Amino acid sequence: MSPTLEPAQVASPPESAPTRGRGRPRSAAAHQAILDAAIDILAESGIEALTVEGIASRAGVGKTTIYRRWPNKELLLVEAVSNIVTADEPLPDNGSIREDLIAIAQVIRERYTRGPLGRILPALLSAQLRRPEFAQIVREHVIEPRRALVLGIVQRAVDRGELRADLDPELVFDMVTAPLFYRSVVLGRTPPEESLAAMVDMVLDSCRA
Amino acid sequence: MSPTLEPAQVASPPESAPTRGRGRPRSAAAHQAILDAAIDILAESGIEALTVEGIASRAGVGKTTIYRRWPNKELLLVEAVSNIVTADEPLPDNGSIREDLIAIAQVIRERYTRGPLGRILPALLSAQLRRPEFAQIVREHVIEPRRALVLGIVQRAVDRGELRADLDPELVFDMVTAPLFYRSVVLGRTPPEESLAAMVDMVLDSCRA
DNA sequence: CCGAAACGCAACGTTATCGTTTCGATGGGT
DNA sequence: ACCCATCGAAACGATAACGTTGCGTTTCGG
Repeated sequence: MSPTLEPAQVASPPESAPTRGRGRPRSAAAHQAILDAAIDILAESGIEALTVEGIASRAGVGKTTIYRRWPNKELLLVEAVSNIVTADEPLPDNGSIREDLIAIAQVIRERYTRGPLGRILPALLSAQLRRPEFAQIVREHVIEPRRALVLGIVQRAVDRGELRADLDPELVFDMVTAPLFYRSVVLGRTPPEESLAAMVDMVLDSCRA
Repeated sequence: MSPTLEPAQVASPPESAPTRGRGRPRSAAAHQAILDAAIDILAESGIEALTVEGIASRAGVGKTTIYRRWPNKELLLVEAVSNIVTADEPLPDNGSIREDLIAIAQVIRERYTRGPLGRILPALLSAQLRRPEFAQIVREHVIEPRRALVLGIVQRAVDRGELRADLDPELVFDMVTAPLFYRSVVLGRTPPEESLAAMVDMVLDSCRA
């Protein structure tokens, strides 16, 4: 069922023949408006309220335009989420592990409390038990980038002799990021500036060379 | 609409007149089976799959029996969740802050990974942004009991002179419980025994007198 | 033992969402 | 200038869940 006539490729970006279109090209603005509307509804009203008709209405788009691009709601959501969480941060380098970790903590705090990420994360976590594609998105776009950042600056601090060489980088990563997640997403509070330094200091106290 | 005729009290337990019934009493077994079925479905298939008909079917109960007790799905879920997360733990007392914190960490780890709590928590977090009643359940039944435990043993350790008197108990609480939540629920892994001690030790390193 | 209330079951009408289809209009390619 | 695919809008049938009602049965209390 659902013959998907001929085109309806899986994803959106032109796959093999980007210049082969002869008629009216698909509107990139509509594409982005659809993804944005999906994220907005998910963040504001939860996954129960996320309907195709609601997305179309909010994006100022016909349902046809959505179904021409994605075969179902789930794949649309996968692309919408992937689209929002891809924001690569540069590796901070202040010459001190303490300053670097605080900088990263500020970035993470910002991402959880400013944009929609903090509000949609619980829904993604709840879905990832049953949907491997969502688990991969969370891993690939949320966890891994931060892990790379923290592990990078920890390694640099070890090389400088600032930190013990035998400490567990994974443990440092979890101890720095978990309380941020907990306070921002679980408790729904924005951790104040000073608390970031306090958390970092507590972790560092047992890591110094 | 939905006049709620006369009874249909808000909650389930007999409120004012427990002995006023004249006909057949409501089945306590059915009541519990309904709550259990709701939790099971929520943990296994997510909040999207949580339907009244599904709950009735799984509980071996007619829909009528459900609607006679709760006016709608949300209030049923509120009671089901409150029902599952009420398990008071005794305050551990091993004479050492380290042993006590590890004991608490083991209890928390158990609750997240053994029962359904870890699987339904993301759904509750997602809902608590829009439903104050769920926010209160999470606060009252999940966060507060653990906070009381940790704050209690920290205070005792301070009194013993084992820990610095000027440390922030809230920070200790967050630093101990957040990584457990993160690894169990977010990453979906069961933290191994040794990692609990490592996490506790990292926190304690900056707290000792 | 009699009656009242709760029980499981099945069917009901209502509403909402899905995914599809049709329609006339639009606008970028060639 | 002419295509022609895409556009937004609207309606479609199908499916599913909601919440209600009636029915015959079961189970207690008085």
